[in-house]
Amino acid sequence: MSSVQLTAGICSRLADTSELNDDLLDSKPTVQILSVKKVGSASGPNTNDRYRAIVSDGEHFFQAMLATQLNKLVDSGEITKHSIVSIDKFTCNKVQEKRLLIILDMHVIIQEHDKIGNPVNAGEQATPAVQKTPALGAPTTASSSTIPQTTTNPPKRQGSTPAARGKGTPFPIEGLSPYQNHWMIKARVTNKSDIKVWSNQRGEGKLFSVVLMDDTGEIKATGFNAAVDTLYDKFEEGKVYWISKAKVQLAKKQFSTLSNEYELQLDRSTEVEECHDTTGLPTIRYNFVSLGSLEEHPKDSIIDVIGVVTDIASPSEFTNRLGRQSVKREITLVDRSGFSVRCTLWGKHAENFNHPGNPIVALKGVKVSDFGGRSLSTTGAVAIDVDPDIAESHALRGWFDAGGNNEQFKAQSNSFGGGGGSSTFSREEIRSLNDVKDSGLGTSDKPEFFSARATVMHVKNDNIAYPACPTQGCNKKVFDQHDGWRCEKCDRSYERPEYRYIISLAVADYSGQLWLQGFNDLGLALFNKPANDVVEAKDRDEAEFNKIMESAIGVTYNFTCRAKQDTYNDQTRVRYGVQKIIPLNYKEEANYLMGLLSTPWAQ
DNA sequence: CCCCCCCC
Repeated sequence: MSSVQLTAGICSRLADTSELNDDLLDSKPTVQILSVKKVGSASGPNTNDRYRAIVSDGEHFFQAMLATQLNKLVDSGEITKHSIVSIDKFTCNKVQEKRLLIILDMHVIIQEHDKIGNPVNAGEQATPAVQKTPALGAPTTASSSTIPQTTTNPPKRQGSTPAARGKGTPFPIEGLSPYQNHWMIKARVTNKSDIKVWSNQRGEGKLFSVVLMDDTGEIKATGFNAAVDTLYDKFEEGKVYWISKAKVQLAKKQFSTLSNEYELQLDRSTEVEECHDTTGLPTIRYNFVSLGSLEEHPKDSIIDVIGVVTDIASPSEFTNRLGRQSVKREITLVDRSGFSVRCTLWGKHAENFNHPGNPIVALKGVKVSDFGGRSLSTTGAVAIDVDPDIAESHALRGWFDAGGNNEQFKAQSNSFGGGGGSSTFSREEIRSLNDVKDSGLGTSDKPEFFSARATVMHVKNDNIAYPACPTQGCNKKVFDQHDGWRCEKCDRSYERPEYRYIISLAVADYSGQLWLQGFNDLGLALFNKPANDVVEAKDRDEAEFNKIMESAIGVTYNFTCRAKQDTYNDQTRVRYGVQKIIPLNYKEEANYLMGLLSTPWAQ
């Protein structure tokens, strides 16, 4: 059928209990997948699945776990039963003198193939199985009827401190489970929380947590009270440590977004020692998602993104509904998909994000929000890396500096918030204005969105701006009280207001005309100056004001609009709001038309 | 044992 050659004897070699050597680890064996199966877990729907596989060299088979970043190969159907694969990177987890293969990277050589040979279990061949039943009902990562579920053989003791024993092979994080008591991991801290103090009816205390990562996986470690005193200062974000003697327990999923069924509890006896030899430890392992594909990721899912920062807002303080003070800061990211997205940073990440220019930022573990279409929000366990030294980062830098910075980005997050899913401009879905009216768009309960290309015909000039609260983000109308302008929301007065646009404009395309409503962003796009300037001109010089108004007329834009029915004075009508106004980029438009000419129906 | 990640 084909000339593929499985790596002879590899399963026996893996099952052998002698030390792993570099030759073996670098060998990139070719094997056949005999089966691949999701390992169930006890916790709810937010569970992070993991796959167990049986691999074969044609003569023997062997148990393997796939690192979670390989899940997509299985989910997409790329890897299936009997696929022939190359294992590009792996490690082994020694369990009671038997090994469990942990596949860190692999690729498909032949997706569909007949079963090769009649392999027998390499593990059984190598040593007699020592079966030990796990506690009833206890979920385990690597548990199955065929993998012996055992306690780990303790690493050979060469000394009493982790550093002295550090020369041995570290235990892989992926293999940690409550059944393993004697292990020592070598891990990088990718996130360290602030110290949190709590007080509730059951008592009070303090805690902190770190996220630990090696090249097999990541795990959260939490320390309470006394452990905060002994360990908090010891951990530093980005550094690598030998860690042992922490308790492995079931992860409390409500406090964690990591893909690990377990977490560590740090206590008095936990040993932590910084490790300066960081060989083999990746900085952070990412699974980047394109900003253009955010719509495909449901609200509240956790993803990794990388992008160029095009805007960094000032940090702002706010009080949440529980009365707790917090700091947030919004940054805007763009990537080569041509999309932009807004990301909210919280707490110390918000305070510390001071990077001038257009840095590249890699975010591991951000939460997808549906605010304003799609936006992002950091979680407690996020890892933020500015200008990381990784391939994706350099590629983005090159693209951005070579002209990407001049692109017009499609916004995943519109400026007005509350939008539905389709608030991004789509050239393919431009509707004619008459069609929008005739089709009754927006006459249902919920708002409907559409894209349009239209020319400004008229801007109502009688009430173009209102005096607003100058506090960033307030925007509330303020009232002249002679000794100042009062904001009810902020409960204070200001010397002068900040005018903000409130716009009503008529636009037309080939089919007809439509009245659109919009606010400050729309006015800024139309007049290229803040509302204060326009109000000032109107008071000072009517002719200049008229000139400003006229300057907006006759210009064509791409729009994203929101059609929504409302009732005012007993009259129900559909109002059309401008979600986004995009100046035409003629090069882009021409390229699009050129593309159309090469489609089959244009031929 | 013990934490609740927020806003527009």
